[in-house]
Amino acid sequence: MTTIRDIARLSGYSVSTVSRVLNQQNYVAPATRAAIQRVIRQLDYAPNAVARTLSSGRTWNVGVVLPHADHPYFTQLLHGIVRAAFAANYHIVLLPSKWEAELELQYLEALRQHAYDALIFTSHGLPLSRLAAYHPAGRIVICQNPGTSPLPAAYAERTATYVAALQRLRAHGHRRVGILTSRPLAVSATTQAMVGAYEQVFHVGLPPERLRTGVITAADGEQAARALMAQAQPVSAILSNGDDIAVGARRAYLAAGQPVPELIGQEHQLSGEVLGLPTIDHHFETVGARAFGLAISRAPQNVAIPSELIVP
Amino acid sequence: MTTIRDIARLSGYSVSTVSRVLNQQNYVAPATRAAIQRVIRQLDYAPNAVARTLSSGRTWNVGVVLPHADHPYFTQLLHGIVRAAFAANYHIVLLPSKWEAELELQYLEALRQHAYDALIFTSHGLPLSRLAAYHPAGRIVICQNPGTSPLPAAYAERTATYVAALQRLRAHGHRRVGILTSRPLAVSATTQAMVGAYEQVFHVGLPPERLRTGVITAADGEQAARALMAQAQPVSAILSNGDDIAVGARRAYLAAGQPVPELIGQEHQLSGEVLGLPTIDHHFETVGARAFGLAISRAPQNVAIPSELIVP
DNA sequence: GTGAAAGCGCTAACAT
DNA sequence: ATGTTAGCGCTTTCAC
Repeated sequence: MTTIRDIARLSGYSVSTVSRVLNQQNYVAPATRAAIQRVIRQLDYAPNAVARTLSSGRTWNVGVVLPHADHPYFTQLLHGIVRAAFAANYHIVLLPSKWEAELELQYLEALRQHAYDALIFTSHGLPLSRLAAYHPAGRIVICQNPGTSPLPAAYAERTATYVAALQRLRAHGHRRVGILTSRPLAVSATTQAMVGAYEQVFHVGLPPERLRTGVITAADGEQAARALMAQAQPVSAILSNGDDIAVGARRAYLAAGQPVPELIGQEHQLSGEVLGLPTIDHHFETVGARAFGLAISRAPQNVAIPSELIVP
Repeated sequence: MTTIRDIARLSGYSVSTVSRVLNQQNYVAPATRAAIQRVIRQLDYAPNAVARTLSSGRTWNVGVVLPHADHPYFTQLLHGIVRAAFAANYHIVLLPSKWEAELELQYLEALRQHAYDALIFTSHGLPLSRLAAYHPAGRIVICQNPGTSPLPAAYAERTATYVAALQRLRAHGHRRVGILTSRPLAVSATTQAMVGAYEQVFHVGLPPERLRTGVITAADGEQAARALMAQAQPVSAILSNGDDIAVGARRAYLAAGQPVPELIGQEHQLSGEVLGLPTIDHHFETVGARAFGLAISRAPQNVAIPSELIVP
């Protein structure tokens, strides 16, 4: 392995002059620069990136914690983050978490160890207070309403749109609405927003059996739909956490020869568009880009991006 | 910032003993270990990851070069890569390229600078020979048939399946088939495989106007379909590089009140399943996982994963 | 078991 | 304009 010292020795100049050449700095005579660059080319030398990072103290890396990548929430968010990171000359490191506390802690430790300049949690299993405890160690951005937590956050403002979606269903005469969501009420702000909106619109609590959680893929949607069909009080409409999932649910009803409930999807996916489903677009790309912006800024700021109900 | 030396000083032991404690090594008296760990906790000390990397020489990072992320080829490949990387305790760094030579070179330089242990090109604009020139500097894996290039490669073996798909169309009586693809014939091995399969099945070259390139999104598919409709010899079937794209094309025909050509999609997407479209599944997740395996192994090996024609 | 010291390869302050 | 040198924070021989 050839180092900066080799270049110095062979060119007859000092390491600092070589370093200046490497970093395009001034105060190097053109002839010197040329001579050094010749040696660099001769030895096929490349400065070690890790050593540079150690000396300079900045990694230009931002870690993005992702529970999984099977949902447009995460993929769109990630795209937004990557786009913004690219523009700012940062690199994105993917950190799969499956919502496991142990993994999340591992990533937080890595932040403490300066493996990343910042961490973005697209979602998290640990309570916000646990995350916030690591905030002094490095910048941590979350992608949901931070509530009273001091963490910087960029997130979709969903409640108003959920209310609008459910009001639409109510206006169409529906009284028994099912809700499909990916994570349990207790841990998910999104689920809480949906259920909260339900209560706001229908003035009663959502019966627990009409909330189907753990629904992530279209196949999950089918299964959830079968569970809803099997109930004594079948639903006449479904608010689903994804167009793909709504399409899965639809398939289950069709397969069972049952009338398909009125569906409202989310994420503005092609599958829903094909069927003319109303959907909710949360503009996650924008949310991601803003989250990245927060990750490399200093101000403890919050950014809420309003969601949008799209009716074909 | 507290360093290993602080811990050494405050605990009364040397840095090397502290280092041994940090790295869970033997030959440390239990009492010593306990004492040191107490100080570590007291000072809230976290060893610097970059310094460790510099000392040890391995980054545990693998860079993944992605032209964009709007196509299932890339997202599925990436998922497979991430899954395998996670299992092997590596991290994935996202490197957006847009097929730009300058960016690709920048990433290759970063490899030379030991910013990554290896680089995976999910696709590339530079000629393979340019990539191969960097191979001595670090492991480079490509995701297409390497031909005579010495680079390790994991890729989908597509030709046989394209032949099968086109034979199906031919058997259905189609003689004028359009092909939608994302990149020009000259630069894309995939496009070449599709066109080559066409020649193999129809025993004539594909008329250039029936090859529509630059088609990436469903909207592109619509536009390409309109171009095909406008031609003197309209096509009666389309082989599309994606179910979503096929769906876009279908929409254009419907909007124009034209009969929809027989469609074959790719990527096994939900949008196609909804419409009962035949599709080609290239098993890109598997390809990605295998590509990662090659990235951290030593043997210069090639892995071809056969594609699969799926008819509902 | 523990410690001293020499790296790892670079940057940057300071000197000339 | 160029050189000397002290870090950056850790790991890893090699002594003892």
